[in-house]
Parts: sequence; C-alpha cells; structure tokens
Amino acid sequence: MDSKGSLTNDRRKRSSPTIDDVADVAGVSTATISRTLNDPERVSEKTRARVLAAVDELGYRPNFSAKALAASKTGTVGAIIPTMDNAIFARGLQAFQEELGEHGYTLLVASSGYHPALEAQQIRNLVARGVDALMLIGTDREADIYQFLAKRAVPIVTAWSYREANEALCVGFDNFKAMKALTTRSLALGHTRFGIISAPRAHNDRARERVRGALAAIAGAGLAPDLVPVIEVKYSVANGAEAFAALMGRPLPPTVVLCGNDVLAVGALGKARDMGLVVPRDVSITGFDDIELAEISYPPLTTVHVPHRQMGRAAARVLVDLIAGIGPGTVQELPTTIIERGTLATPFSD
Amino acid sequence: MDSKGSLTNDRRKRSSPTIDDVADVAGVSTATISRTLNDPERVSEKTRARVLAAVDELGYRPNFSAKALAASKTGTVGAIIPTMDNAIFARGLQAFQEELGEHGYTLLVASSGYHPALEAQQIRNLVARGVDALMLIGTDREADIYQFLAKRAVPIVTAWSYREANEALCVGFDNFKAMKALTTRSLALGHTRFGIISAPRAHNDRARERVRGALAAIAGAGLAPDLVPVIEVKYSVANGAEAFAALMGRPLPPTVVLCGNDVLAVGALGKARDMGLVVPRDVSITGFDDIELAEISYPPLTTVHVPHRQMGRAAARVLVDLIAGIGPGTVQELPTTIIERGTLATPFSD
DNA sequence: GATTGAAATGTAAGCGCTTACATTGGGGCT
DNA sequence: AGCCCCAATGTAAGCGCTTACATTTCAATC
Repeated sequence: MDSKGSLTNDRRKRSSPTIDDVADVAGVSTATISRTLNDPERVSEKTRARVLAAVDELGYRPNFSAKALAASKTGTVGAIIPTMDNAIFARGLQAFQEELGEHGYTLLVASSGYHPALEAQQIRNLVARGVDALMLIGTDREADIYQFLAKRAVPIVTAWSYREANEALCVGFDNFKAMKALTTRSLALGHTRFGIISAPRAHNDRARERVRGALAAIAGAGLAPDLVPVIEVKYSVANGAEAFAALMGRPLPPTVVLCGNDVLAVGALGKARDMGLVVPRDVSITGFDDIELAEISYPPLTTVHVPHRQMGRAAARVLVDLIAGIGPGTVQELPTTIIERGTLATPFSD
Repeated sequence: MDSKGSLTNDRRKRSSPTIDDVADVAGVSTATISRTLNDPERVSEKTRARVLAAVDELGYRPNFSAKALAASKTGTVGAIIPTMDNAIFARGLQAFQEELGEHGYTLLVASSGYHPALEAQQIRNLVARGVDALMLIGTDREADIYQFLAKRAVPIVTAWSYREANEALCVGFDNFKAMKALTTRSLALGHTRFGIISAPRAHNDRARERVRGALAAIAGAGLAPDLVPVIEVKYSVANGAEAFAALMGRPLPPTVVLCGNDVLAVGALGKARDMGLVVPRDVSITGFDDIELAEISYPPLTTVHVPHRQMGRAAARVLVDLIAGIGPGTVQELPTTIIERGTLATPFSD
C-alpha cells in the first residue's frame, strides 16, 4: 500500500531486522527506538511498551558495528595477556571479566606470546577495534606505546605489577617485595645456599623484580648475591625440572631453590622426586603465584599467594571509572602473603 | 587554501586519521585507499607506493566498526566456552586462536558458566557483534539456537564432542567410546567394584556420554550398571575430594574410581592420600582430558588423552573454510588414547 | 481560552568505511 | 588514424545506528 509498507516487506527478506523495521512496526521514528533502548526514561511509558513489543516481535538486536560507529564507543574492554595457555592469568582474567560484565562491558582478549612486538601489534589491533579501555600485564614496554594510547585517549591500566613510578595506572602487587619476603623467610630458616629458577627476565618486569627481590634479601643477609646461580627458562613444567637438575648438579648444590612461578616449582618438585630427593628434607623448593597447581602438588608447595581475583576486579573497576570519566583513577597495591605448605623447611645440616 | 587543504587541517585535529585524510595526502580517492589496503593487486604499483607512504605518515589504521559495517563482515570468530577459569579449554582455545590468526581472523571469547541461558545470550551477543563464525563446546543446546544461527547464516562448529547425528558440524572426540575403553581396561585388570565421579550431566553431553560409556562397559562385562554409584559434583579439586570420600565411605567401597575429568581425579587423589590410602594399591583412580595436572600429580594420573591442540586447530580450519564458502565442511572425529601413568592397577584382592 | 514551558517525538546529518557503477586513459589492433 | 578493450581510478550511495536540533504535544497556569 504505502511506501512504509513496501519498505517493511523489503526488510523482512533480509537476514536481520534493522532499527528501521522496528520503527515501522512500532509506528515511531528510529530516534525513538534508539532512545527506548539506550535511555528508556526519555520515552513515554506507552511508546516504550509499543517499541519493546515491536523489538520482541521482530527479534531485533542492534547491530554492534553500526552502534559503535555512530556512538564512537563499543562497550568493549580489551586485555592483552602473555598467554592463554596457562593458569597464571586465567583466574584474574575471569574476575576481570565478571566485574566488567556487571557494568555492561564485554571483554576482548588477545595474547602476545611474551613478545613485545606482538603485544604492540595487538594493542593497535584492539584500539582499531575500538576498545574503550585496555588492561595490560606488567609495565615493560616501549614508551611510544604509552604515547600512542594517550594520543588515542584510550584509558589503560597495568596489572600484575605495582611500581611507584609508572607511566600508567597500575593495579597489582610488588613483585620485588614479595620475593624478598619469601627469601628472607628462607634465610631465617637457616638457608645459605640458594638457587634461582626464573622465567626469562627480558621484557618481563615481574620476573626481573622477583629475582631482584631474592638477591636483595640475600645481599641484605650479608651473603654474596652474585654467587647465586640464576637459571632462566621458559614457562613449562619440563623446563623447571631441567633447570632444577642443572642446579643440583653443581659442585655445591643449593639447599633451597626459589622458583619464579609455581609451574617451574612443580617441575622442580617432580624432578627432585625422580632424583630420589625428599622435599623439604634434602632440599627446599618455593613457588610464586599460588595457582591451583601449588595446592595439589605433592608435597603441596610453599609459595607466594597473589590475590588474582581481587586484582582482576580492581583493575576492571578502575577502567570502568576511567571510561565514565570519574576521577583520575587510583593506583592500587595489593598485598601478597607467603603460604607455607611444606616445601620450605630448615636445611638438613651437612 | 583550497577546501581539501582545510579539510586536512580539520582532520588533523581529530584523534585518529580517517581514510579521507589518507586520500588527501596521497592525492587519490578513498576508493583507491580502500583497494590498496584490501586488494593491492587492483592498484598500480606507483599509486600503491604513494598510498602506503601516506598511511605510514599519518599512522592510519582503518576503523574497525566502520569497516565491519560497510563490508558486513568482521574478520572475527567467536568462541563460547563454559569457563575460562580452568585448563580444560585453555590449550584447545589457544590452538584455535593460533590457527585463526594464521588466516587473518581474530578470536572473541565469551564464557557461559555452564549455563544454557547464559550461553544463548552470549551467542546472540556475539552474533550482534558480527562474528563471522562461531565455535561452541559440546552439542547440548536448544534447537532454536541452531535455527537462529542458521537464519543469520552464521557458520558454526561444535567441538569437544563427536556425535554421528548432530545439528551442526562437529570436530571432536567420542566421549562415550573413550570412557568405555578406559572402563574396559579397568575391567580387564580385574576390577568389579566401580565408583564414578562426574561433572553435572544436565546440559553437558560430554559428562553424560562419559558416564554412559563407563556404564556401558560395565554392563557389557555382565555386571549391574545400576548398582554403580555415580556422584555428580561441580568442577573443582575440593569437590572431587569430597565425592571420593563419600564413595569410599560406602559399605562396599569401590576398587576403582572413574572420574569425569582430571580435576576431579586430582581431588580424589589428594583425598586418598589424606585418608591414608595408597594409590593404586588400595584403590585405583582415573581421570579424563590429560591436562597438565595429570602429569604433575602424584602419582601421575592414568587418564584419557584428548588431542586438544589438534582439535582447536581443526575446528578453526573448518570455520575458515566455511566462511570462505569452501565446501560443506567436514565432520571430524579425533582419536583419544589411554595414558597409563600409574593410578590404575590390578585391585588388591580382598 | 490563551499562554507557556517542559516533555515527547521527529528530522536528518553524519560516523568511516566498501563497492557497484561510471569514467578515463592508454596500448594493441586493423 | 581510428577503434576497441581493459586496467586504473573516481564518484557516490549506502551499511545501521546516534544525536543535535527542530517540532509537536499537552498539562498547568492565568
């Protein structure tokens, strides 16, 4: 009949109903549809009901790209983590997502494989995709990335690290202090011969700070930190095992092996068993992170507990506020605690 | 001077350069910019060089939303997994992402928390976001979801399960067969008293099929499957421990406890140790999935190995082909294998 | 009943791309 | 020289929304 009618018919054939279709069915303009959906108070109750009914009838869902383009915001927050293939970031990320979800945001995750160049690329990628904010892990990255983000006015927060002077807001813990505390505890138990297994320290402030913390404690006790063997291996159980074997094969093997994370520690633990060593009688082993593994290893691992979930939620809240333009955002240092489970004990005198 | 000049100046002030800016600088039309970026062969070498130089000079990145809106495709593939907070899906998802990346696609992950309603919502959400294809876990969901997806012409693949007759293409393994094989192995070793710890079977075909497989093997051996205690608990180490204790507290405790996944099995294993039971002398325990946990538990877990990475990559390839319109897609059944590590042995005669 | 201002709604101009279609400019051919 | 054809490029119409601004509606007031 009228032009509206034929328009409706045209649209019906398409795969998805658009805002125009809804407007036709409800007999109002598209602006009213938009308002009903995004700002219901601005629409009269009667109209709202009609619109909602039309939406329902057609099964209308706003097209995300169109919405993002028109409003120049996406309701999406990005996170770039080194890898998805391990538990370290999983729990924190899950919490991050939960908190975001409660505020109506969606999470977009990318991984960098611990590669700075890849991380930079992913950052640009996510920004091009219009993320409203970004969470990054750790603080180690080129200054031009921070500049890029600042120029694009994309709020960011860095997590898993806390440093007083940082180019970005951070929500995390002090890796240095935490590892120093754990090492101090070992020293108090009487250990004097240390070995360290660390993740690669290049481009990874967490790993670097942890080793620094351990060495600082050792130096503080009057021992020579440069005599402490530090083995760097990539993140895996097998590598932890191998590194442990190398450490124990030295002329004067350590009485305690400090591992940069739980995965390496669990590898070391397994290797110790294979070598016929009883932990902690023959050698002590410690981890870091307190992921699930630490609890179920045998013996259960003495490690540093990191408040992953708390950190994830806090990071999300900071970003949500930043997006809303609330305040300058707050830097947050979260506490870590030493969890003594049974792989750290007084060294057997020898 | 001229209008183009002032346009350029206007644009320079904005946070991001647009395709118009690049066109101005390169002295060509926007169509040429688009072609240079998306289909370089269609542009002369000379022009291409000029355009690329302009892109470089301005640091131009195409706006994702605009691109998606105009082209009605996003270069994004979605995946909805039950939860991010565990290792079962992590490795497969990582591989899925790697393969997608190699084909120029980006992964968008959402989680459903094992809730069918939430999953449906996430599916609609991702579709509204314009994903070009979708990977879903398992086959259990309402038929209307498949219809919705079909209507919207969004290619999907289901993974982690394989069933002959399925509403969607699947890339996975036969949970029934795998668990049946493992149970048959237990029977061959002489076990006759079984206990089963399963994840909740409602809305979860993997869990259901695994239990079915175990019971089928038991029935096949002439034993009464309905006498086998099956405890359903949610996914966690602690729940596995608790369920194990319940099973062993029965008048006639099982000689072997089949667990629906490795996490439950590890929980059972820990509880056994706490109860002073030696595995596998006093009781056998098996897992399923062969995630990292299985290897590092003590004793290392006898479990069913699932080719996670292979599955992830295969699922990605199926979707990439489907998006490109290549073929009807192929259903793929991947093999599982029993990994005997030391928690399954002949029962102590009693 | 006329006046007024706020509330409700409509109009239409973009947002930054892609792409069908139109135009231009050369070779290669007769 | 004239013609044809194709490669290279330009023109401009959307894609499906949001939102500034304009218009209409209507209850409250005098």
